[in-house]
Amino acid sequence: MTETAAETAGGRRSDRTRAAILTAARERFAADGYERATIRAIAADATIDPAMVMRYFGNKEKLFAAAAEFDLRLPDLSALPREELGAALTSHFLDRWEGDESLKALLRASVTNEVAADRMRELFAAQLGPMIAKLSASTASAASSATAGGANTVDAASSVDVATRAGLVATQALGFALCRYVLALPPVANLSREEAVAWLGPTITRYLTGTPSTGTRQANTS
Amino acid sequence: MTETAAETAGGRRSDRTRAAILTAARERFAADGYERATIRAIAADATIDPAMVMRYFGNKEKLFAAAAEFDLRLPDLSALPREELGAALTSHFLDRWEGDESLKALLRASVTNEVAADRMRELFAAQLGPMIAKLSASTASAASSATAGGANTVDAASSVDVATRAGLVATQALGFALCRYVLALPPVANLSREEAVAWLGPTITRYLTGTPSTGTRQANTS
DNA sequence: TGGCCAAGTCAACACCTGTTGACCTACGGT
DNA sequence: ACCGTAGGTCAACAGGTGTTGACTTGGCCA
Repeated sequence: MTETAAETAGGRRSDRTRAAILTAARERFAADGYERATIRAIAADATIDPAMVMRYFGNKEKLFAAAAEFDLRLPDLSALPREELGAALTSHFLDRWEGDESLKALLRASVTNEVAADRMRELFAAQLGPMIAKLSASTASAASSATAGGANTVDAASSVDVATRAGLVATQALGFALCRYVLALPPVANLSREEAVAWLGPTITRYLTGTPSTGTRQANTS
Repeated sequence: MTETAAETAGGRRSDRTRAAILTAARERFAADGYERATIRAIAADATIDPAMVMRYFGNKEKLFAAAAEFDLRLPDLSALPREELGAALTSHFLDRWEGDESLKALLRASVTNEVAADRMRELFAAQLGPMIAKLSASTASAASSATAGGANTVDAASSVDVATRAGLVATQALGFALCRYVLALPPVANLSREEAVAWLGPTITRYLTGTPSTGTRQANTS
C-alpha cells in the first residue's frame, strides 16, 4: 500500500505473489461465489499465507474488487449491417465469457454481494450503453430527422431509450451465461457455439435496433 | 395422519410455527441467498428458537428444500395462436415471479448451492419441457394452413429438440428475472409490465416455435 | 560487513455458523 | 389425581471465518 509502484519490471517478487493471489481469487470466486470463497482457500491455492492476502489487498471485499475488475472490450460494430449486429455481439460475449473467469466470478458474486451487483450494473450502464448509443447514432444518420416528440415514425427505433436496450441485452446475455456456465442447464450447456449464435443473434439484434411488439400486430420478425 | 384434514381454521399448534418458519425462510433465502441466510436469522424472523428449525426440518439443506418447493403452474397454451404464445408465457412468468418468493429464493440460492441448482434444472426440464412438447404436438396437427408466407418448412419447428427450446426459454426468463428482481438493473426494473411483455414476448415465441436464424441470410462462414 | 526494509510466517483473537442435548412447560386422556 | 408427550427453551459445542500483530527471513545498498 505504501508504494503503488509505477515500475512494470517483470521480476519483482511481490508482483508475482500478487498476481498469484489474484489468479487464485478469480478461480475461487468464479467457482464458489463470494461468501463460499474463503481467504484461506484462496491463499492455499496460491501457496501463500492468508495474512499475505490482507497485506496486499486490505480485506476480502477489496480483494474481490481487484479480482473482478473487468472490461467487456466491446468491439466497434457500427460498420456492420443491422441484421448481423446481434450475431457479432453474441459471438463476442461468448469469447469474453470463455476467455476470462472474472465475468463468471462477477456474475456468481453479484447475486449475493451488493458491491458485485453494483459493479455488474455499472458494467452494462457504462460499457454497453455507450456502445449502443454510438450504434444508433451511426444508423440514425440515414434517417436524419429531428428527434422531436413524434414517437411512431420511421425513426421509432431511436425513440427507445438506449439504457433500456442495454438492459434488454443484459437480460439475454446474463441469462444465457447463467444457464450455460453457472447452472449448467444441459440443453444450454450442450449448445454448440454456432447454435448459440444462431439462436441468440436475432434476439440481440432486435433488442439493439428493433421495437417491441405492439399488442397483437406483430406479423413477422425476420 | 389426521392432520391433513383440519388445518383450515387455526390448525394444530405445530403447523402454525412450521408455516411461520417456512415463510421466514423463504424471505431470507430470497433476500440473502443460501449461505447468508442463517438459521438464527430465520428463527428470529419467525420469533421462535433456532433449535425449533432443526426439530422441524432436520438441517439447513432440508429447510431450504422445503422452502424452495415450487410449481411453475404453467397454463395450457395450446389453444392460443402461435404468435401470442410468448406474450402469454411471459405474462404468466411475471405473475409467478411476483406472487411467490420461492422462485427468487431458488434463483439466488442456485447460483452457489448445488442442491438448489439441481432443483432449478429439474424445474425447467420437468415442467417447461413437457409443456412445450404438448404445444408443438398440438400445433403440428392444427397449423397446417400453409398460407402464412415467410416460413420455409412447416415441420422445421418440430425438428428442434424440445429440451433445447425449454433451455432457451430459461435463458431469457431467468436472465430477465435476474436483472429485474435480483440485480435490479434500473432500465430492466423500471420496465412496465406491458413493456416487458412486448419486448420478451416475440423472443419467447421464437424460442418456443421458431427456428434459429438459418431462415434469414446466413453470413456465417464459421 | 552491517544494517534496513520489504516479504513472508505463525499463532492467536473475536465472532459467527450449524447443530446438539439436556431441560422445562402445558395439557389432554385415563 | 397422575403422567406421557408434543411443543418449546436454553446454553453450549466444535468448527470455520475474516482479521490482527508480533515475529523471522532474505536480499539489496551504503
